[in-house]
Amino acid sequence: MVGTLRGDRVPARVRSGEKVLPEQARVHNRELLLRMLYREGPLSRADLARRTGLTRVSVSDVVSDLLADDLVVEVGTRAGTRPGKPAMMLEFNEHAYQAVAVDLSHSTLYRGAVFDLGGSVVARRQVEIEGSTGAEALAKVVGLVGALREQVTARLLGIGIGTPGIVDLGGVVLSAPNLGWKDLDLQSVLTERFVCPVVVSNDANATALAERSYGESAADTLLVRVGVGVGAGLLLGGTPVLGSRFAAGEIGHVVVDTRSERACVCGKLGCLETWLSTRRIQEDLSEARTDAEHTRVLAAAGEALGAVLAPIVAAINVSEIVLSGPRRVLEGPLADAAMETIRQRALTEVHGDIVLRLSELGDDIVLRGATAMVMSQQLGIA
Amino acid sequence: MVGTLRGDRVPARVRSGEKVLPEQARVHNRELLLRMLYREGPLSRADLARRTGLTRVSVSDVVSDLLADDLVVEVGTRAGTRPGKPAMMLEFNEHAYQAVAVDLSHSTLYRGAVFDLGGSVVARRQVEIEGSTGAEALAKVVGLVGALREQVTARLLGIGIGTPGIVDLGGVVLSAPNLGWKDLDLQSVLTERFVCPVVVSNDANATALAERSYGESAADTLLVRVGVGVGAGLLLGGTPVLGSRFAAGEIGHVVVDTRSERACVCGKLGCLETWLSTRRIQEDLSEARTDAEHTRVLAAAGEALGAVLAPIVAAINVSEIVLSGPRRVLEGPLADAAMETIRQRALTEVHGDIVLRLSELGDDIVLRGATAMVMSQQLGIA
DNA sequence: CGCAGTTTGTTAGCCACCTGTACTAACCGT
DNA sequence: ACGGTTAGTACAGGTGGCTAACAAACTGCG
Repeated sequence: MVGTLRGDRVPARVRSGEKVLPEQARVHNRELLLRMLYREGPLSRADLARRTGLTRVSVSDVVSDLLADDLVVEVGTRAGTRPGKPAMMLEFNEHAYQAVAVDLSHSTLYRGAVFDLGGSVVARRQVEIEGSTGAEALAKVVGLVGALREQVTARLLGIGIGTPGIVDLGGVVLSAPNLGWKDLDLQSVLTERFVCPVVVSNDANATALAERSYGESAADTLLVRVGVGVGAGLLLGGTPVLGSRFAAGEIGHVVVDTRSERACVCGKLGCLETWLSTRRIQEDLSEARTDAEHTRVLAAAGEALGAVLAPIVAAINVSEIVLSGPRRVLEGPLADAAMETIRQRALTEVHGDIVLRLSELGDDIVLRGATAMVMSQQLGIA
Repeated sequence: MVGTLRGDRVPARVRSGEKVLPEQARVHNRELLLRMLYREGPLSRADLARRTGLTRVSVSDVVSDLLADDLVVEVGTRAGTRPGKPAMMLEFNEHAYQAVAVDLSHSTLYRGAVFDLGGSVVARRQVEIEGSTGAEALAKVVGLVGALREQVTARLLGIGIGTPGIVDLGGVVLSAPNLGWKDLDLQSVLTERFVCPVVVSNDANATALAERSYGESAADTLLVRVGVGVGAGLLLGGTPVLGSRFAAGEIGHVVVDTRSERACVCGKLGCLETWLSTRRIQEDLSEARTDAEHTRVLAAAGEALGAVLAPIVAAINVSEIVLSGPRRVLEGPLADAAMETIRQRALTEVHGDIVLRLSELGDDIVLRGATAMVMSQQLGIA
């Protein structure tokens, strides 16, 4: 059972450089109302009209569509007592649709889950990678999605995949060395196999979107994901920045210190990843004898990160930096050193208060991001 | 005579988070057609219909509006011979409107000009700064705009100001140390005085827009402006990035080398500007005795620039970097060293071919950018 | 020359979408 | 009971784009 959302009658969103029809105004307004209900809790039609500037008539019309699609439910009249006809409150319906989310960013297993639209987990599945790459890896991913597909207990909104590597707008994985993929049209493969909307995106971008949707993150946010490698996801005005070659956020192999002798897998010396990948940090920590040495290792990693982030923060003037990854490693000396380095290297008076914090979303962050991607694409809820 | 563009009947463009009316579809389509005519030369109504996907009927309707506004003119039937009724060619009318542009980024004078919409200079005026700041500087700017206003020989599309410092979306100069301005609502001052649309923007952003409009620059471009200080203008998808505190592009005071002892006016050591401002470069060059030393000074400046740009290039994956400033200084060793440093410090295989080039637009680049800003805001031509 | 084929641009009728006005429904306080 | 207030819904009207159909003006061919 695939969710149809009033059939395929809903027109696509506007892409820049293309014509706009009045129909697309409707799509926009529909998304506007739905987003408002999603984020700002129960509201009446009249509330929506006041907030959007649309007339109550128009709101009623759009809402009747949303009710027909089960995306919104009436939850009784407003509590409390005040003059006038009691308002019928509307609520975003978290249960009518579900999304399948998959996270390919781990080193030993592919994780997946079915989420409802409120972000609750309906089911989980995972599969061991066991060193498989290329077609074998693809088969495992398809198998995982299939297994999750069977656990869906409502209409299926879509499938979201967060993968390491470089992914274009059409869901083609241009390059993912860890998975052994190159120019793999993952979106088409899954769309054809499961006949439903599929969104494929870089894991860091998915993570950034998760922070925006489920966390407290600002519209302009830089998210740094520390794991096997280091990747960043950048949101400007709430929208992911992909870059001209879809490689935005690939900061792991920026050289921090040309005088460094730390060798990187990419062949250069002194890349950010030589300080900041979990593996290298573990190695460095295992050599640390004292607490002071321990702290120094983490601070050095933080300094390296700060050195890379400072010019970025200055150039795009983001107000918030979020770190995602193993909390034990990132928390404390590493985050502190990163922030301190950014302060020392960028002009904070000009760029305003910069907040650097750790993500609170835990291990499911990429899965949540993948869900957010599906919701963003299908419902305009970002 | 202020151009009215069908009176004030034209609705504002869509801001995110707001309702959309069918009227705005019209605005969008109107801008789409105008942009196409502006950039891709003479086209017939049927050509426009084919390219946009709109029907010939709709195109005719919109075009009749554009003709009424004098923004488009019919320039006779298509040359050459082919079957069917000869097409009436339409051309963007460069002469019906003019824009006033002002450049406040120089150290000794304020420059201004009147441009027609084809980018030709109708008149020039300038005023010596003579050390004036604050209210005095503002008076000079108002005087300059007034003098230019009198030179306008067609309908006035608007006034564009490119200024150093930090400018918010509403044209308030939040901070411009060189001019002695703080929280100055320059847009309101000029709108009230001259009763026409006014756009105020950072000079580097204006420059980036000029490169995009008049130069050959890509939709994702990082423009670096070297002058009294160093500032950058960033375009993503053709749209300027302002940042959460409107301070995007303020990279002059990013610390390049913490071990440096080069003192900066900002109080820190080793800022990019200590290598790359024109003043510091001149000082360093005057101490250089041999050609080799000369080259080394320029290369050091280029390396400093490259070190700052590398993380930025990696993070947002821009394909093009444009340098604007004194050609004698930037060309050759400096640009070469910058590019080489970026290559060494960022993973070019992943980020694709990065082009670094010098701007070809000369001294008028900020003025042209200011004109482009006005055209972008009033006509949707970016 | 005449006629078919092609392309352009316009006219006429239709549907989608939002608006303004006016209405009913349902509550409050006096 | 009655005015005042708020919520939601009919109904007519305007705008914007679409399809269908047509007139105008050209080429090419018999």
